[in-house]
Amino acid sequence: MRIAKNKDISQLLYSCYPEKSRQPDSFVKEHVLIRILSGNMILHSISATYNFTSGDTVLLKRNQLVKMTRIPPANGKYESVSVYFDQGALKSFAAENNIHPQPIYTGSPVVLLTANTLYTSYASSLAAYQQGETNQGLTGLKVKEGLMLILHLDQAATALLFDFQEPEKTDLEEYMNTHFRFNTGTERLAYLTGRSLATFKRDFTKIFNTSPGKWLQQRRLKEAYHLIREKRMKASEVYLEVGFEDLSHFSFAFKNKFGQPPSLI
DNA sequence: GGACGCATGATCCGATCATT
DNA sequence: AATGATCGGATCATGCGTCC
Repeated sequence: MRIAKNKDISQLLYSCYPEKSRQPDSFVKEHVLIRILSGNMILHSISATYNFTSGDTVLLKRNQLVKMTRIPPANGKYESVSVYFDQGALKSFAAENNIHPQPIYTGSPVVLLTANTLYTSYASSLAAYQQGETNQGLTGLKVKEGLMLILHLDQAATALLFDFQEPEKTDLEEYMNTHFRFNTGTERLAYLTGRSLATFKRDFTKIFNTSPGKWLQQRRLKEAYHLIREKRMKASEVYLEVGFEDLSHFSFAFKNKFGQPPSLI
């Protein structure tokens, strides 16, 4: 059960998962600071897999695809608080504090912030918000406070936070081959590779000689076949891994392509 | 847990037109 | 010529239920 205690496009979010939860692939739309209060979070990003634990404070760069698994502690719940730094808030913060827009950020899109009691008390002040009413002014202040803290304790993150560039036209072949495991729509893929939907499709056909949807399914099934055949994984372990969301559909598609259900490979 | 079938809403495809 | 927007029909993914 996900509990979001904010209206509209919340900037602050309290999350609580009583059971192990493998979220369908999520798209990090805005930079987000996540503080884990209890439990563990396994995060698969394009560059690495992380296992964050209670007390970790993490900064995720926007415009990346990730897979998240939240694991509650024994006899407990997974809990975390998140602060979203949207572009508008960042731009006005930059203007107020005389921070110049940064060049294109090339560092890691996942940053573990330093362990510091200031983050700890900040996080507990956020957690308190799950109880009460939210208020636009207070929320705004909390967002600014978070930014101030990061600038104070993790200066290097400035380059990540204040890079306002939109995705550039990237190498489509490389991008697809590294991102096909993330289940996300073509429109988003187009955006992330710096293209309109129409140009994305055209470029795609030029490179892969097939349509995005067909290619993605074939590529995912191929990967699934590999994992099942070589690593002896089960269908239930594989389908989310390779970008399917539904086991029954995965089995169907698999059998359709290979003639045999996953269990018989 | 795993496989399969089915209904239905979501998404994709490819053609076409508009814009630069 | 390259790019972007839009559309209806086609296809697909998903969420169920059922069975083993």
